[in-house]
Amino acid sequence: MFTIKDIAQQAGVSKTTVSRVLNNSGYVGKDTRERIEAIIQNNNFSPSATARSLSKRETNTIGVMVPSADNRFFSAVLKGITKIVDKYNLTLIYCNTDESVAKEQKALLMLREQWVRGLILTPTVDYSEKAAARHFKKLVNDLNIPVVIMDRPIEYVDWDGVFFDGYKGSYQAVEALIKEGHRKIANITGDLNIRIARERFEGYKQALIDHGIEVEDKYIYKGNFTMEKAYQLSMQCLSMEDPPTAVHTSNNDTSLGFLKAVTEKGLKIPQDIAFIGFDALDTLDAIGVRYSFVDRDTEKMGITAMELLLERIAHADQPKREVIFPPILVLTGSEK
Amino acid sequence: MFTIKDIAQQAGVSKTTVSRVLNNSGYVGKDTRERIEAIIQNNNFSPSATARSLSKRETNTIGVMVPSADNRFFSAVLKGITKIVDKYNLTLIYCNTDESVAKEQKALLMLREQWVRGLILTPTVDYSEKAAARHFKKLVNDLNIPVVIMDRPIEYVDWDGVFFDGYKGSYQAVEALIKEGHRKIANITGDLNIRIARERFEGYKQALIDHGIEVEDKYIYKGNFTMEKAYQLSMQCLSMEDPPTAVHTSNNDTSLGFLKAVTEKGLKIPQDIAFIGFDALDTLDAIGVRYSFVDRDTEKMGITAMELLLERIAHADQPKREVIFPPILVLTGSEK
DNA sequence: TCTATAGTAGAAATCGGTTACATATCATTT
DNA sequence: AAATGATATGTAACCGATTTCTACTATAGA
Repeated sequence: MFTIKDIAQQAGVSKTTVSRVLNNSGYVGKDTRERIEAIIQNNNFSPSATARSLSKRETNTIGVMVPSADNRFFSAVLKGITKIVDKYNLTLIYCNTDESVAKEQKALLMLREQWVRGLILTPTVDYSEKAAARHFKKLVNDLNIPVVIMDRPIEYVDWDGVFFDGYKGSYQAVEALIKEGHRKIANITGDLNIRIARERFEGYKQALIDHGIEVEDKYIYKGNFTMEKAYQLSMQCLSMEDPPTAVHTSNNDTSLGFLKAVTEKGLKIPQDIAFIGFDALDTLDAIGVRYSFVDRDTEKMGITAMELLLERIAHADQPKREVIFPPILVLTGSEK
Repeated sequence: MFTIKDIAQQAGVSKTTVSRVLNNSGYVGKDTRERIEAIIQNNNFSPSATARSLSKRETNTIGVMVPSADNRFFSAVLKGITKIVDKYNLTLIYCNTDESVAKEQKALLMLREQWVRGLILTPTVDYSEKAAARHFKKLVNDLNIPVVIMDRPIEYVDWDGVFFDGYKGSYQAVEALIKEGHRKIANITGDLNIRIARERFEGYKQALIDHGIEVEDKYIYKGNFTMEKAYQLSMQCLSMEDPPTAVHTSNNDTSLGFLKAVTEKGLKIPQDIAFIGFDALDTLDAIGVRYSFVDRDTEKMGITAMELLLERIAHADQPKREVIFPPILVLTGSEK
């Protein structure tokens, strides 16, 4: 391995001087600098980040933990994150927890050993169970580094966070349906043990209540954010007596499940049933399928998370901050 | 920072012994081990990967460079990669080059400083330009570590690679159209300066030739893999005199562009025009849109790349290997 | 002429681990 | 009783950088 020691020898100077050239710090004579730079060039020298980190007791590495590598939401968030990482010449360590608590714990230990300077993470579940929550919080706090939570809030922690206002999203979606004259509006929910699912569900209910419409159990289909479950529930929903005239779903997968059921039933949107989904499904737009939905600026969420993180790294003592992204209701006609 | 030195002091032993406990190596007395383990527990000790790497002159880190963070293909590949990374307790450094040569170069330098043990990369372009190609190869070779190329081949290098047989994919797609009786078959290509685009285009032509059908320029639409361009070309294609009765596209975005044009023209697939695309478009399936296409096992491609990389790390001297994934023709009726 | 200071450079400690080598004890074998 | 090998532990060098001192020279200002 070619090190600054070798450079120093070849140039007839000390390691200190080479270090000064490398970091553009302190005084170095013009000719000395040039001599050293030439040697660096010729030998294709690249300083060791490992050695530097040890010496400085600090890395330039940021960790990111997502619960699902191939989910479009997190891909977009990741893209935003890489933009800022790139801008500040940081290194990004990527972990996919695959919605598994065990993998999440393993990843946290790894990130700790790696001395990451900060971490953006989306918890695998929302830890409604107390013991699990305590353990998770301890693990994260043990990292002793700035943390930004993404998308899935955790209660009673003082980490910064970037979230989405799902309550308002669903509220607005349902309100839009009501404005179109619908009163029998069904909701395919996510797992109501999870806070973001509850919030969206609350938005649905409150919109009905605020417009004087009774919240009826028969129009509430409690799912789990998966397409399969949403499909099953949607099939039931579309077959019931006194069916709804409009449906609202809770994320991209539930939207897909619903669309699948609609297709299978041979129904048309919005002629047979009105629909406002949740999350973008980009292919649909291209092929001219009307699909109204609650959108969010995912890439921006990633950018914001990184910005919060960097600011927190710079100012450890500033008060906790949460950025809550507003919903963007995209109406394309499926809500009529 | 709590280090093995502190542990050694508290336990009244040397750092060496602590290191032995940490690594489960050499002999350590039972009571000594327990004493040390207790101290580790109590103080929540976590060894520094940085220090270890420096001392061993080797990290457990793998680099991955993708040209587009939010492309579904690379998301799926990434998922496969994380599976193996996870299995072997490695650390993954993620770089998004965003199809930019400059970012790619920057990323390579960074990965070098980080001492990554191996690298999976998809080049930003295929470097048909000689000088750029030479520079890129030099940069990668300077890393002096195992490299696996993903999806976009580069000529005259001895890095391992994982590719997709796009020639056969397009060949089979066009052949399927011919079998349905089509003889006027158009092709929306990618950028023919890029090898994978050329290969697919060759597959299209050869299938026609092998079935005694003339390759006609008027049915060849040279695009650039983007949806926008494919859309424009498709609009032209659908408006021409003596239009084709079937179309084949070259990747996910060209497929989308074509579908958009079809929708805009108010045409129906396959009644008005037959179609076999390239790459999966998952939403379509859910909503019951018939979309036949050339598929590939993307996640498996990521897994294979990691496996090749690990084997290469273990056996630096083994001969160069390329794994070429076969196409999977998915026919759902749009080709009729 | 003397002193302050800017410019240039090196010696040596340090970061937190690993590792080659040395040493000591003890049980077993011959 | 001596030799051997397994077990247990320590010493000190080392990895490749950074950083704190220290020291020397040249020049400017008093």
